[in-house]
Amino acid sequence: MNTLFKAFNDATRREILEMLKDGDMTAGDIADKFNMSKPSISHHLDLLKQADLVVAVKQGQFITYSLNMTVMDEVLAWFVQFKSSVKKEEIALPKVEKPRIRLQINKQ
Amino acid sequence: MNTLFKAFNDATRREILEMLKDGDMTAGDIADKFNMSKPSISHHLDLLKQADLVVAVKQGQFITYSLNMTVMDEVLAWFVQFKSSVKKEEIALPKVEKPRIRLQINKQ
DNA sequence: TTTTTATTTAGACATTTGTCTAAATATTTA
DNA sequence: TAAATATTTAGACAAATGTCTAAATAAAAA
Repeated sequence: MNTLFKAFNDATRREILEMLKDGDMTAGDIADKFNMSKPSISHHLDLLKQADLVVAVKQGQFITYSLNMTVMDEVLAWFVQFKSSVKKEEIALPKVEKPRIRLQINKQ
Repeated sequence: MNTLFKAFNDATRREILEMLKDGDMTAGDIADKFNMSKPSISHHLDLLKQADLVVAVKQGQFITYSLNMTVMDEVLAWFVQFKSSVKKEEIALPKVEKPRIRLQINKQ
């Protein structure tokens, strides 16, 4: 989980993931979309790869990156599990004194 | 989203969230569960508060922290939305040549 | 009122992170 | 084989982060 949350903790990396939703891209194509050096993007891709969020496939001199939805599902499961295991607090109702006089309305 | 993912990107903070699932706790009680100074825990609580993941209520000299599930739901929605907007790739079927000779089996 | 208790704020410091340029590697083209 | 192209690796550096101790704040107890 640590590596996963680390991967998500950067706007550039989240943008890369969003881009890959529309289809696979080469490292160069990804880098072209950012105002950032290629080595920097390469580093971000490496972190996404370490987190198993993307898969890299070398095709000749190009490297194509694609989403790995399996791991995305794991993160989702983490949050669902978290939610479901939250214990609902007993609502502490304000203590109200018993009325000494009971109003009683009788049907006619 | 940035502040949220930042909040999740630390094991101590995630542990604090897990602890609060079982019920509200004071800052001191939380700190006692960790092998870490109170100011450090206080800082983590501050980041969780900034991300709106927890709510702090002062009661006398104590401060009680509790989960804010609303924001947790937002993160969950982010992932659900992400998943649902992934375009399924057309599976590139390998190109197979048309057979020059068609095998034909006739029913008797 | 003084002391104790609960918590945060301030500031220092080491580690991690994100970015860059230069160089290395690997593949394709001339 | 030499040059061009795609990408990564190495190493430097500034900024962000997590941790600590000491001091400040605020409420409760003596």
